[in-house]
Order: sequence, then structure tokens, then C-alpha cells
Amino acid sequence: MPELMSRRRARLNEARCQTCSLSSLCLPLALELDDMSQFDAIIRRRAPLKKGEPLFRQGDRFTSVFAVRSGSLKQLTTEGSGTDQLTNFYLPSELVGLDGIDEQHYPGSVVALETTTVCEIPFDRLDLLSEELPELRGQLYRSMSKELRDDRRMMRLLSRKTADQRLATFLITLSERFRRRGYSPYSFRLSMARADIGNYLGLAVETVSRILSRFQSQGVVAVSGREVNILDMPMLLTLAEEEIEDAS
Amino acid sequence: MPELMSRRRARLNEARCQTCSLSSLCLPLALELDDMSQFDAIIRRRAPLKKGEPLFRQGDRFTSVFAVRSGSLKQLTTEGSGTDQLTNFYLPSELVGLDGIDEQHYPGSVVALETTTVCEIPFDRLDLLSEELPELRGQLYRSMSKELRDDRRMMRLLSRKTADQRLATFLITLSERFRRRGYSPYSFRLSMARADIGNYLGLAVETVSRILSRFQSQGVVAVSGREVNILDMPMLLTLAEEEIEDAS
DNA sequence: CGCTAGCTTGATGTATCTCAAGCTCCGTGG
DNA sequence: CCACGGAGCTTGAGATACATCAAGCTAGCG
Repeated sequence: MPELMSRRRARLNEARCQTCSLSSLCLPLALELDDMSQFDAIIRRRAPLKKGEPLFRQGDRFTSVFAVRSGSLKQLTTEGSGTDQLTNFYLPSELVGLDGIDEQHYPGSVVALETTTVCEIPFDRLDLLSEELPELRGQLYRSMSKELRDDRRMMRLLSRKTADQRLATFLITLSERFRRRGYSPYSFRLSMARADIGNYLGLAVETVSRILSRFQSQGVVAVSGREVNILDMPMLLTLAEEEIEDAS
Repeated sequence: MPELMSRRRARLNEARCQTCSLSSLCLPLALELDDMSQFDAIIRRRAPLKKGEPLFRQGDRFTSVFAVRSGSLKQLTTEGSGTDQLTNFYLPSELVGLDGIDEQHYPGSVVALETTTVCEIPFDRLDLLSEELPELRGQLYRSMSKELRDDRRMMRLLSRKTADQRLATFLITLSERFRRRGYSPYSFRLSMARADIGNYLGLAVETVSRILSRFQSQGVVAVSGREVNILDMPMLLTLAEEEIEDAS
């Protein structure tokens, strides 16, 4: 079965960091080719996750961090009897699970929003390798530091911004993340449900829906189901920072 | 002036990690004595900060992280023309500035809430030393990871909890932090103003004041200015997670 | 001992939640 | 291929938690 062989080979090849299209965004971005193969050697490939399937669950023993290869995921934490809190969405090249290092357990579940593939990076191996490769260590520090900064932004959003500003900020942030990954920043598909967006932004689903409708009627975006087109980015940017006085 | 000499010696001695009372909580907690002196050697002592004095300002070039030795600080980020957002309070043994690694600039100002001393740890030296000392590296990863986890909790608080729950959670968290540092978990002094608490918790000052008054009239705490006594910790814990139906 | 920043308390306003109902679209099975 | 079912989404009306505005109070500092 030579065809199967070559297909398998192709898949493995695609799965190597050296040829991965995300290499300029992902953890090994700062590595020389030699070092990258060292890094590549510790990575475990995983079968793709189906929509709704968990990568790991809250409380699972922490063993690895994961780099998203394709698809997207959401992170959920449950506390007490309460409802879930959605604390993050993860897109390709982003690192999942860093908040589990400290207590050796994942503090939240991470679930695929669509068919998703990840690279598993056993943390003990990563730590050892980071001893030898200063660039890798630096990148790991930077990844965590960036996540800290993003968290602070999120806190600001949750404690000071109006619902309109939250939605606008959310769309801009997504747009920017798509742009960095080589996709259109103006036209994309949301992989998450409205309920997820609401949960993430600290808003009721109804509020999310209403505001998206209003943005649409204002000609800022065109939304059809989960397809989003940003029509007036400057306006969206304005909406994200300051409430516009109704000038009608 | 032998007296001055010995006082200076005493101060320097006090300032060494090996004899620091925080060593079991601080960054070098996992180090052997030999390794600790290596770590100690890269630390820069700083003159104490007075109340209101900034340790660094938003946008300053990132050079060091800081371990709080005594006192306390708050972290503020300003965005656009908007008001400040208070994103963190720092107590002794906690590490300040980790969110600056990524962009090589501090993303927020950090200001002393009272007379405060810190240990400055130049990050490039720390990074190099973390190559040699796996325990130090691990502790650094854990510190950042813990901060990520705390941030997620804060997001949950900001997006799902009522004002009562926020205040109760705030008091419990402070209490716990004092307890870990060997102080009374039931009786302590707030180093921050009501306005800071409100800013941090996403509430108006008036709301903070009102709720503290109510907690007091319910016999849960006794508050006098910035002195806090927790009278009914179980009740406070209950208040923090679920709204109590008024059983009058 | 007075001044001012910080704090408290009251009255009113409003952004967003909650409850309720209908709609739409996607996947599934006939 | 179409019809059905149901999850996900939208829209409306009413309720509410908290913000805002407005005063007076208190205490720590010069």
C-alpha cells in the first residue's frame, strides 16, 4: 500500500516543527534548525479532537502543555456548585495549560470548539530542554508573560467596559489574531457559540445577541450566524474605547 | 561610629536571603544554601519606597523583577484617556513585574501603598542563573503559573460575582495571604484605600463602603477605618460563594 | 487646631439581567 | 431529498443590582 505510506509520511512531515506553517508564531520560533529538531523530538502528536471533546479536564494531573496546531478551544473553570466561567479561547500556535504548572493539576477544562489538532509537549522534557536552549527558555517566559498581560487587559474589560465596548474589543482582538495568522482580519468565522462569548465577556447571551444586531444595523459589521464581516474597522475601534454619544 | 557600622551590618544581614524571614515563601524557597548565596549575589537592595512612590511606571523599560520584602504595592494600568485599572496588590514575598518580560516594558505602574522595601532581581542575571539552577527555574515557572491561576479567579470574580461576593472574597483572600505570612488571619490592617478596593473589584467606592457597613451590621466583620476584624469566617465564606437568601 | 482627603449614607437613574416567547438553521433519520 | 426536531439565536418587556449624584462626616496630617 504505497499510497497509504506516503500519505502517512506526508502527515508526519506536516507535523514536524521544521515544516510547520506556524513555526514563526509558536514556541520554537526563536530556535535554530538544529535546536528545533531537539525540540521536535520531545513533542507527541495527538489524534485530532472532535468538536466538544476535552483536551483535558479540570483537576487532571498536569503533565504537558499543548500548542494548538489547527482549530480552536475554550478553557472553562467550575467553582463550587456554580456555573462555568470561560476564561480563554485558544487559536493555532497558542500555548494551553501553562496555568497548571504551579499546582500540578489543570485548573480548568479545555474543550475543542471544532475539529482541533494539538502538539503535546511533556513539561518535564520541556523544562530540561529549556536548560540547554536559552532561546526556548526565553520564549517560554515570554509566552507566560504575554498571557499575564492579556489577563490584565481582560480584567480591565470586565471591570470597566460597557457591553458595547466589550463586544467591540472582542471582535477587534479576534480580528487581530486572525491577521497575525495570515487570515483575513475583516472576514472570519466564529468557532464559539453566542453563549460562549457571553460567558467569556461577562454578559448574558441576550445582550451579546442584541449588541451584535445593533452593530449590524449601524453598519459596523455584517453578521450572519457565525460568519462575521467587519465593515467599518475605525468605527469598531472607536466603539471599543469610548462610548459614542448618540449623535442622531 | 561603631554603632552606625553595626546597624548597617545588621541591615545588610537582614537583607540577605539566607537570613530573610520570607525565604520559605519567596523565589529562592527551593534552593540549597550554596545555591541561595549565588541567587543572593545577583540581588540589588533598594532604598525603601515611601507611600505613593512608584517602584516603576507604565512603559518603563523592563530590566528586573522585584520581590516584596515588606510593605505592599498596587499595580495600575492606564489605557487611552481612560481611568486607571488596578490589577493587583502585592504583599511580602510576592514577585512584581513578571508581565513585563514579553514586551520589555512594564505594562503598568506599581506604586507603594505604605513604606515598602523590595529586592531588585535583574532579569537577565536571573535567567542565566535559572539555567544552572533547575530549582530556581521551576520556582519561576511556578510563580508565573500561580499568577495566571489567580488571574483566572479574578476574571471569574469580575464577571460572575455580585458586589457582596466580591467583597467577601477579597477579605478572605487577604486573610489567607496574611495567614500564610504568619500574621493573624482574623485581624489586620488594610493598606489600600476604599477607592483602591473598588477599582480592583470593579465596584464604585460607595458600594464598597455600603457593603462593608452592612457586613459589619450583620456581625460578620468589624471595620474601623482600615482596621478589619473578621468575626464570623464561616459566614464570610458562605457570602463569598453564594448569595444568602434573606432569612429574616 | 484646622484642613482636606478619604469615607459614609441617602436618593435617584440606568445598563444589563432575567423571564418569556418565537424564530432559524443545521443535522438526522425516514 | 425532504421533513422533523432541537439547539442555538433573536427580540421584547419588566425587574434589579449597582452606578451616579449629592451631602455631610471623620480623622489623620501639617
